[in-house]
Amino acid sequence: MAVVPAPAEIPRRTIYRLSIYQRCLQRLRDNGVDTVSSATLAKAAGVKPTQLRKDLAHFGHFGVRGRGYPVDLLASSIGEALGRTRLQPVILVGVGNLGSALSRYQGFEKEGFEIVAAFDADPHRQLPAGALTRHLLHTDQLATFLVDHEVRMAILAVPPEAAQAIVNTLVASGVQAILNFSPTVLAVPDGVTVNSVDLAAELENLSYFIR
Amino acid sequence: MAVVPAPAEIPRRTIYRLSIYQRCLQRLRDNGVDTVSSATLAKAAGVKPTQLRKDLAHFGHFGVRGRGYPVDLLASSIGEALGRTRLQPVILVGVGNLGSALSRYQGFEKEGFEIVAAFDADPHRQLPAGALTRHLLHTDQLATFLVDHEVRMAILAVPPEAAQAIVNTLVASGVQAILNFSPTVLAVPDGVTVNSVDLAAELENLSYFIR
DNA sequence: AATTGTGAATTGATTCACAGCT
DNA sequence: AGCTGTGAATCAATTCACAATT
Repeated sequence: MAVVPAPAEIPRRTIYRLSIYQRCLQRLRDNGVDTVSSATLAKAAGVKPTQLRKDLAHFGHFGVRGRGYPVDLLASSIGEALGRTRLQPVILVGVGNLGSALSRYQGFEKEGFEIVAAFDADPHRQLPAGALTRHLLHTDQLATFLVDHEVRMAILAVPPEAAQAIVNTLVASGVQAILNFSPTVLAVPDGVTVNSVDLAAELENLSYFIR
Repeated sequence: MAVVPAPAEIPRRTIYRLSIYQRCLQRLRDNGVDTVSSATLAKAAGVKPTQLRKDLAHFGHFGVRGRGYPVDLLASSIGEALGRTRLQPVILVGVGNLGSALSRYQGFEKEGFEIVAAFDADPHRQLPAGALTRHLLHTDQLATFLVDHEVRMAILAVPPEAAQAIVNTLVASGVQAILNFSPTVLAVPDGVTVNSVDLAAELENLSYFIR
């Protein structure tokens, strides 16, 4: 019986926080800081120092006791853990109100994603000025495009009624991760991950906290 | 020693799911359904039936054993638990790329929120066609407006550098809940709730799951 | 002296299993 | 017979406390 090599199962919450640490580290690096303690970084990221250390412990030891973490090394190690070593191509489906804004959102590019094409069911739709991609195609072309370009990620900003059908096409064409802005529950097979951002639910949820 | 009256402390995760149940119930109601079992509603909401029942149990019993939940009653009870009994005024700060899209987002209105005004630091900024509010003011006027109109909620879509300063003004003027789209950690006093939606982090987080 | 890395303790959320209604 | 409501059990995440290291 062989020893299991290490499942490297990092909890989803941790993964999410890693992106946030990453951004803080970038800022530190820009400011010429080269070592940071868990206390300082945790404060910047809005978490407790122990949590930061536990999170990092999931995939290695990068700290120097008595000293702290080398900013550069830590940033690149997190990048690696997240699989963000190279530019990642993404498509955008749905160029309505929200989709148009997303097509121009600089934050994606800054974190290493490239929107390689946008799709819409309406052939009269146009990309807004300042969109980060030039390519606007009809949703009919989704499957062909995805297979040709080996895209693994999609951003979905279509009306809720249309969402599941699009998702089925995406999944059938090899997409493995979907960032979903339609307020619907999507069914996907194992091996495909969906992150849903439900804007109205976020606001509704907040309204509970005003007394 | 008196008995504690009941803290009615509903966990944040539950609150979030309530909004989702709410939407499913609305759809059921539109389809003329008047009773629904926890199994059916849970499926629609993408959770396990026990979880749905536990969630509801936090604030009352609405079900009829052997039968299910009356759709109408349940919807209005959840609405009440969330504090969504009347139209809730909200302001939008930041009318850039993302802010413009949010100013036209129909989903907020549909769930009972009204964007009563938008603010921007740039006096040349214009509201996009189709914006759900007519009022665009300079951020200088934030404090006065908030106090005059007793607004408790704000949507924040400004550049990260500007975010904390705006938040300080919002809090000082009585805002108790903030939906934040700036990729920054915001400091707020107790009694103020922040929900952050970090679009780039959502995408980055997803990229871990493509193998 | 300072700060990491981590087993143990705690807290919190989810799921199970079944008693209790209708 | 069917389905809710819930205490008990399980599972997961967070925090504590401290030994280990530079």
